[in-house]
Amino acid sequence: MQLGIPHDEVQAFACPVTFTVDVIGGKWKSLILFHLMSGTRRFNELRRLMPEVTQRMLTLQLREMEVDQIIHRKVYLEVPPKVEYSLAPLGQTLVPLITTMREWGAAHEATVIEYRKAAQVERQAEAQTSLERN
Amino acid sequence: MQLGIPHDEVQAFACPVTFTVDVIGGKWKSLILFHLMSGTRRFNELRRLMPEVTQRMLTLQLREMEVDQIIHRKVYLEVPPKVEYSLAPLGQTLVPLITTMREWGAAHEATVIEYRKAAQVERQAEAQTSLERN
DNA sequence: CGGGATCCTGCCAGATACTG
DNA sequence: CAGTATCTGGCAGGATCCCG
Repeated sequence: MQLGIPHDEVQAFACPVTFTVDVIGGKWKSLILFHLMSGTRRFNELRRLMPEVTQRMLTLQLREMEVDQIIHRKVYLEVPPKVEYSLAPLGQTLVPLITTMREWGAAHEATVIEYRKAAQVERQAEAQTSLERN
Repeated sequence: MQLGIPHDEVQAFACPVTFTVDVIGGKWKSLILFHLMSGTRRFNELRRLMPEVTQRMLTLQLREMEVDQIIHRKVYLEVPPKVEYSLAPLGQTLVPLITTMREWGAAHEATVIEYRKAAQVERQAEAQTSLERN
């Protein structure tokens, strides 16, 4: 596999870390995976679990993960339509990763939020003094 | 902390997983962290390790991680200038996560690439038949 | 050497409306 | 119910030039 010059649309990746980011780094993917870890979910069920995600974005991210066979999409041919999403075998292998991410976030969220606020205050003070100089 | 309606620019997050993505989900952040895991790096050293990243993007992502105190930035007041980046204590806590990501990528990259190629071929075939119908 | 400042562009995400 | 289709604006990210 040649690096840097993919011969078609399917990319080559210079580093495994980059590749993993490409697979689960989508804005909502890991959150979707998290919700699928506790069981099969229907489309609107996922919408209710993630109200901030628009329908369109949810669909797109689900499609990408379906292509990567991270998740499985089962369509029931009935009226009204019914579609169930679940973790595919490859998706199961991501469970430890998602779990680690969740634990890290829970443990450090408050701290980082404080860091960000501090940096924000600093920037404002800086803007103030540069105003006073003029 | 109110959800959904942050009272200033510093966001609140509905879920720890989402938050973690926000911290390390930047396009290059986890790759930068990976390179800092093996030791302190200078700016141009990082550029050489990641030629695909533009200077601007490298700077921006480093700044964000500095604000979050994931990494530490040490400036030497000398000519020519010298800046060293290293993992801050909070960044150290991310090492297991990055390692897991790297291992997952290494183990499954080839498989997923194949899945993507297959899906691509499928889409092309589909486009072909829909052409033939007209 | 290690950036900052600017300008520019594409594509991504949101909103809305429609459908099998 | 579980999606597509279309338009649209914003901003992520590239290219380029400048600077201490």
